[in-house]
Amino acid sequence: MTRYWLMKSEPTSYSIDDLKQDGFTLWDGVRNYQARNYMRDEMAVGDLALFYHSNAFPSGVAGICRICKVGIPDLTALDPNSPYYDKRATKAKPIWCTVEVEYVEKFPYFVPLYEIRESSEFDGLVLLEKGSRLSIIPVDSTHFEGIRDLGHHSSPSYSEGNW
DNA sequence: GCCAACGTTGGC
DNA sequence: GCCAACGTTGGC
Repeated sequence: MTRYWLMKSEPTSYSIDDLKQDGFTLWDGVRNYQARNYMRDEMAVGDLALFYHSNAFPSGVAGICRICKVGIPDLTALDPNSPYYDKRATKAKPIWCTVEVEYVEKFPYFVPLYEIRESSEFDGLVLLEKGSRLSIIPVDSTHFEGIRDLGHHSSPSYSEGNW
């Protein structure tokens, strides 16, 4: 069964346009146990994820990617020169793991966070919970499809291709 | 840049 | 195991 996720990235470091250009990317650098556990224990190949731009102007969902490989050790934890270096990590026990995702689509219409907030359709979405900082978030299929619909249809302040 | 909310660390 | 201090996230 396909599951649905939301994955946050700061577009200044890696955006949906970067993923579109690369085709696929390793989602490494996650250093939160709950997010790691989702990736390690619950993500499966074929799962779909909303690609979320955080710390953006505005923040919101930019498109969709698909999980194409799971159970990958995050080797950036072993690299002293990496910002994601973790001195406790070893080759035998890298501690952190990651997944590979592939580009599916960039939405014709960017879906800003404030727009998601406005609709009662998205009540219960973990992203909207106060203080929710988790970078990997499970999303139910209804919410996933609702956001995808918004991304495919006109929204008040964003025109096609102009964001 | 501000600040609220959270997660992690480390002394005890 | 408690909890204060600290660092980070992320919206604004």
